[in-house]
Amino acid sequence: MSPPVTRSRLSSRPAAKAASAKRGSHSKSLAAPKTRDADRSRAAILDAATDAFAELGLAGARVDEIARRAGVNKALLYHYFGNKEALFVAVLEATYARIRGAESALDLERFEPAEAMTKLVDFTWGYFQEHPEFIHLVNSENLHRARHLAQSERLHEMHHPLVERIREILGRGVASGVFRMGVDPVQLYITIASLGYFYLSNAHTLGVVFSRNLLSAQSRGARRRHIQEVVAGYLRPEIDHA
Amino acid sequence: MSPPVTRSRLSSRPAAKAASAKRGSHSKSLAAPKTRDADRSRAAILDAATDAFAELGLAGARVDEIARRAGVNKALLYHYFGNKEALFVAVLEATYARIRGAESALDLERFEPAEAMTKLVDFTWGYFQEHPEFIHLVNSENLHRARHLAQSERLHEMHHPLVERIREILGRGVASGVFRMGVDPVQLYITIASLGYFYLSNAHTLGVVFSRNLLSAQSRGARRRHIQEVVAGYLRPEIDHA
Amino acid sequence: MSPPVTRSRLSSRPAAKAASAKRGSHSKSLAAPKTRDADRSRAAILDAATDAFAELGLAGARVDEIARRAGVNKALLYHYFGNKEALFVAVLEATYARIRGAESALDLERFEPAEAMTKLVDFTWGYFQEHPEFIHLVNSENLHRARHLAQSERLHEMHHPLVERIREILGRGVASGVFRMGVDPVQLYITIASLGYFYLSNAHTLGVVFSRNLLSAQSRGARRRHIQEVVAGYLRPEIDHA
Amino acid sequence: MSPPVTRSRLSSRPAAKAASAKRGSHSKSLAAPKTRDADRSRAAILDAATDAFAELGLAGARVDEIARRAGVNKALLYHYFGNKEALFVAVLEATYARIRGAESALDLERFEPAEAMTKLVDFTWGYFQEHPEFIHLVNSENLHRARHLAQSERLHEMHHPLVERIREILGRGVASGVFRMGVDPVQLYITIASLGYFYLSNAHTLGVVFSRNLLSAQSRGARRRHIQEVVAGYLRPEIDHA
DNA sequence: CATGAATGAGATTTCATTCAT
DNA sequence: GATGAATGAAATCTCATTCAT
Repeated sequence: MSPPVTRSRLSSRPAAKAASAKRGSHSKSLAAPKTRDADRSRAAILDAATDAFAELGLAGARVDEIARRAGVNKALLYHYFGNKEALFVAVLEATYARIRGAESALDLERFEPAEAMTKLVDFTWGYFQEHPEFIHLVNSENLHRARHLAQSERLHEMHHPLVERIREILGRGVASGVFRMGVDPVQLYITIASLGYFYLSNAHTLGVVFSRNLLSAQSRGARRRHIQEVVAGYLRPEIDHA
Repeated sequence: MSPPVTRSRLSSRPAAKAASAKRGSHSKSLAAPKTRDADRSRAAILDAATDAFAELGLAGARVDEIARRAGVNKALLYHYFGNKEALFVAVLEATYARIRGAESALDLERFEPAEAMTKLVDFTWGYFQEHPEFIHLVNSENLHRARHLAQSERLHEMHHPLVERIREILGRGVASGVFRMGVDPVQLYITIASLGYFYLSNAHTLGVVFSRNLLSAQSRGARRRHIQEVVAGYLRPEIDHA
Repeated sequence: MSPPVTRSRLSSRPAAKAASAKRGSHSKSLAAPKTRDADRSRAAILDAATDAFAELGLAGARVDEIARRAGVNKALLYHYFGNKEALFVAVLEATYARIRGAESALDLERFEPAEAMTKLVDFTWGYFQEHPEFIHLVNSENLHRARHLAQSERLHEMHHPLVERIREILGRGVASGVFRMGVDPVQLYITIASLGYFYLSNAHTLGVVFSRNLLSAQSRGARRRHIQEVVAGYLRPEIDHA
Repeated sequence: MSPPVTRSRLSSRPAAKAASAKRGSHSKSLAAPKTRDADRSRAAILDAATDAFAELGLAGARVDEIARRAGVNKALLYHYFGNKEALFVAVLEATYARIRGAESALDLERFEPAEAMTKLVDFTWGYFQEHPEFIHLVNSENLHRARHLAQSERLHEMHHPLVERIREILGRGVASGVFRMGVDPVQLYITIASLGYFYLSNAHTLGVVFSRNLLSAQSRGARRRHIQEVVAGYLRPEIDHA
């Protein structure tokens, strides 16, 4: 397993440009050649911006560099997105949409409560590992007190199903006696996220502080097991002293 | 209880001016406007820089503004610290020194294992709440992959005692049968930190995402209890199936 | 004849604006105020920089002033040249290219050895007089130990023909008995340059030291004759004592 | 023979500080301890300034660095010399005084004309080699059009004897038939200076331009011989066509 | 749709000089 | 005579953004 963080390429999203073979003198579809180019440019910009903002934050990223990486002119970037902050908002929305989409695909309802929970924990940890850009972008946005996220209206609806899904699993687990009672699903989700997110997000400082390489394959494996144990340990019902 | 994060004043560190009682009794004017006291100026700059970097990050903070807030000339800032990045390093060092100093003062050795652990969890949660600048600065530094922290040599030694203290508590707890065996102290500390740090650090985005005010006094109280439960739940020994 | 050194305008290079006839015949407005012509802007910057560096040296010249004189924004200057030093390198290269270009145009091969030498000496003296910016720039660069010139790769090839031309003249002169034998062409060129360059370069201090105006038309005429005599006197073959 | 130009130490003037053996707890002479310290500080500043201005020019040298090298406080430098330009003037005066002093010590009157001339040429070449700071400072001053030198009143009188000495040698040489007639002593002195000064002053650019190391011991020896030949060749009387 | 040219405002940093003791 | 602290002004350089085509 290779380390998930690489300098030159932070994200593992589907590359926007790879698909277009330098577009020959004629576009493939005669129906909508203009639109396809426009979409492609937009996507390329968004992609480059995601990388740049993740790497350097909102203040640190350079519009010049984003345009260069996207292979388009700066003016076009402004044409499509208005300004740097609006571009950042677009990047955030797309980023959240991706994680929630992947989560939905888990179909947790099909599994027993304990297994469903294990799967959720693994997915979350795995996603954070494979998507360092998610962590970096969310950190950046927190530095700005979620000022940009607050502008998005699609977000609430995006997250409602997640909470409901967890609530449902917890309910089934309590009913079958494998989970303790009274667990708040939001609280639990935050905890699940915490245990992986903080570790990865702060791996660099923690690594220096504790003189350990926290990103080696071995360290990450140990962390995965630890997280599963913490969640499972917490969810165990209290011992019955009858 | 008021929310701990305010825009104009992020930190609650001891004010720099107070610290300077070193000038002997023969200090001429009691209300000297132009300072001419190197220590005081240095401290004022460090203080202002801590606020600014915490609020806006390394890239976002402005040297001009830091000097203004410190009440000194920009040139003096450069005279003392060399450049913006070196100032950031100085801020980080001082910030870590403060939290580790406060931690040492807990004297956890005096308490029973369970109580010591509760105290450590409470301290950590409490410190993060009262010191949003710590969280923001560490986040910023992680954005830079701990590049600046790596330059500091005093850090390792600063953190060694922390790990040893936790290891000792765990050992006593296992011996007296109240803790499970085989817990890695570093892993556990990261978990304790995670549960509070992530919640506070990401309170803004999480608040938008889950449409909840996570920083209300009530929410924070609930989180405190949840964290204690998670840690305690995890540390509980396995049920004896005899 | 007016003194060749004037404060406001050191160079007599072909003005940048004149050079831009490249924009096709369909150039809309004849007196476009905002240029939008990259070549013209580049040339204007180079031109202004040549003046400024010649007048004040690398350290003394001001980027602000160069941009102002070129009629462009500072940012554009940085866009084209990167930084002040790189601009200085570009100025040096262009400056050497001009003198070597003018020299080539002499076609010394067409003349008898003695006449060719007289022409070369006159050209050199004349060029130094008419191009005080050459002297000033080269002096500046020597102050920097040719650090910038060493970065240029085009220089060697630029100077090879010069040496070969002198060697050829010397050869012919020895063959026809008008020049002494064993003269090193590089050594001779340095001497020819010395006699004029030093006089003009140091005219100000020498003028003060010897209480003479060395830049009057009369003084300059006298120096020209002196230089011709020195070179001719040196090249005379040894007296044959047969 | 060691190379005359070294980066760390440009001048070979008597070091100001070497003489003072760290000045023990008691100054040597009880009579004027204060004065001696003052002189020492002044000399140290002048010395450091000479190095700095020679290395970097007036604009390039830093007052901070001069004070540091002199081992004194910046304020003291200002106390003694007023400002940077005045310090530069003081450096120039001292520099010219040194070369004229050394020249006077030659006692050229004692020698036959041809030998006296050879000695003068050798001295000039030798002095320039051993005192690169002289060349650099004079170049800097020429960049400023002798603005500072013009402020010094002691200069004219300093140089009058030099011209008279050369005139006297020339006169004797013409009388004894070894020199040509009608040579202007000022013109000749400038030529003698040119041939060495330009070579050394421009050694860096010429070295790059001609791809030769002009500062090797061998190159410098060749130049010395060439200069003697040029001067001697020029001074030879015209061939008698009787 | 797309671009290269150009810019204004403001960022960090430098440096000669003065102040207070 | 000497110093460390402090500064104002100005330098180089950056960067988000707009213009003209």
